[in-house]
Amino acid sequence: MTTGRPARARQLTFTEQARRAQLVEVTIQLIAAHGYAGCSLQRIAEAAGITKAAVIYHYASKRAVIRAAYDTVITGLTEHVGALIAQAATPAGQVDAYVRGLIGYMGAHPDHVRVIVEALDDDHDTGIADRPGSPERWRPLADLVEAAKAAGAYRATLDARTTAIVLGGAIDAVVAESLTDRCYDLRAAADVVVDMLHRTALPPA
Amino acid sequence: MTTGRPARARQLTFTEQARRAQLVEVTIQLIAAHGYAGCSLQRIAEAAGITKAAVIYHYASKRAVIRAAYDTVITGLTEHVGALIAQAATPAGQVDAYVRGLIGYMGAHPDHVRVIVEALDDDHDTGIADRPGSPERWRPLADLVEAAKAAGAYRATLDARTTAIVLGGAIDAVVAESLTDRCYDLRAAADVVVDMLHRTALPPA
DNA sequence: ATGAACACTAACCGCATGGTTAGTAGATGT
DNA sequence: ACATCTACTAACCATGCGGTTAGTGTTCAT
Repeated sequence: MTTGRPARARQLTFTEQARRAQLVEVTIQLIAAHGYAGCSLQRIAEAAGITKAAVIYHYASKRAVIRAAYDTVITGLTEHVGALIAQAATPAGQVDAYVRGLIGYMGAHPDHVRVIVEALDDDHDTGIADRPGSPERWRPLADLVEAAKAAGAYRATLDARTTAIVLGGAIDAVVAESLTDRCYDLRAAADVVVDMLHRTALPPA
Repeated sequence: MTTGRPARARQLTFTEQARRAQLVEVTIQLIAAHGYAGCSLQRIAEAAGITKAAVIYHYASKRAVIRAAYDTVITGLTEHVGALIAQAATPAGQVDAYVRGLIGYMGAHPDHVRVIVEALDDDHDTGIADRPGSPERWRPLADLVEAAKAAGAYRATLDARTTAIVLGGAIDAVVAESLTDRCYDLRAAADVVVDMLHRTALPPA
């Protein structure tokens, strides 16, 4: 609960930037390997080749380090998915892009997966708190689904919220599977999920 | 590492049975409320109104307590789902029963949900290990899907494994949602999931 | 040459953890 | 009556935790 170095603004040294980036990196690796629970200050420090005190010199607390790692991951994810959605021409295409974007990103950055999924319920002592996680993480997708419905691309009887929740769960599940079985074909799985979406959402023809 | 009381067989005292049942009960509550991480020996003890040493008198280790709690939950779940599946007439009906059974049980026993889902990745230090969890939890459902395919109830192009994984993820997601929003209509969600299954799995007509 | 800022280390603090040990009150069997 | 077993408690132990403190070597502007 003390300094933590540049409490406000103050542009960072080159060294500081490098260290922070390194700490974020090793923290992501650590969480990927041992989960949030197994990610102690000690371990972060020795993974970076410095002491605990040095870590706390750069970040005010362990929570701050983890927070930084989490933010890095989330930023990467949202940018990737956002870009894909922006490219989509139709509302229904945006939903597809969301699904493929999420699965694609997770497949490409397996280390980031655990950081995200474990943040959804572990929190409490890691203190992420502001996360878009738990309560309404289905919101963005549900909005996309709603838009596609409004555009007449989906049948009117479709429940946007539950569809979004189910889709989200399906995405998590295939990604998790690819984590335990590196041979699992994520691209094919994404096709299956999108196909399922089309079969259930599109109007009878 | 030491005794832990009746290491082998030895029928249990009435008192012992009652205590063990109580310990399992409070442990489930504790995990539901604070997760595996927040479930210390101390907390278990004081929730049961005894000392740490008394807990260890009944169970060899904290791991053993958690293990017992986990086993209790899993047993309840499998029995419930198993009974429903046994009642189903057709292979496709068994798949529906599995889906509705899981969602129904989780909805009826919200305290048990966290015990199960958090066991899937938290493990490591709780030492559940033998759990049917991570690697192939989709197996049973995939077998059911495969059987329905073989019976001609599902289209031949359906990928049983990915279908099972996606279905499992969808189930987890709607159950998780009902945990954060107690007003969420789980029965309706189960209908949506089953409907989605039918639309994607059944042959064109 | 001097003083300040930077980037760190070694040692320490208090606390919570899982688990052990010695002892004990009460029931039960002989 | 005495011994045994049951079901516990109070006190303790080592370990690992997040975090603090005092000090140190290096760099750099003046």
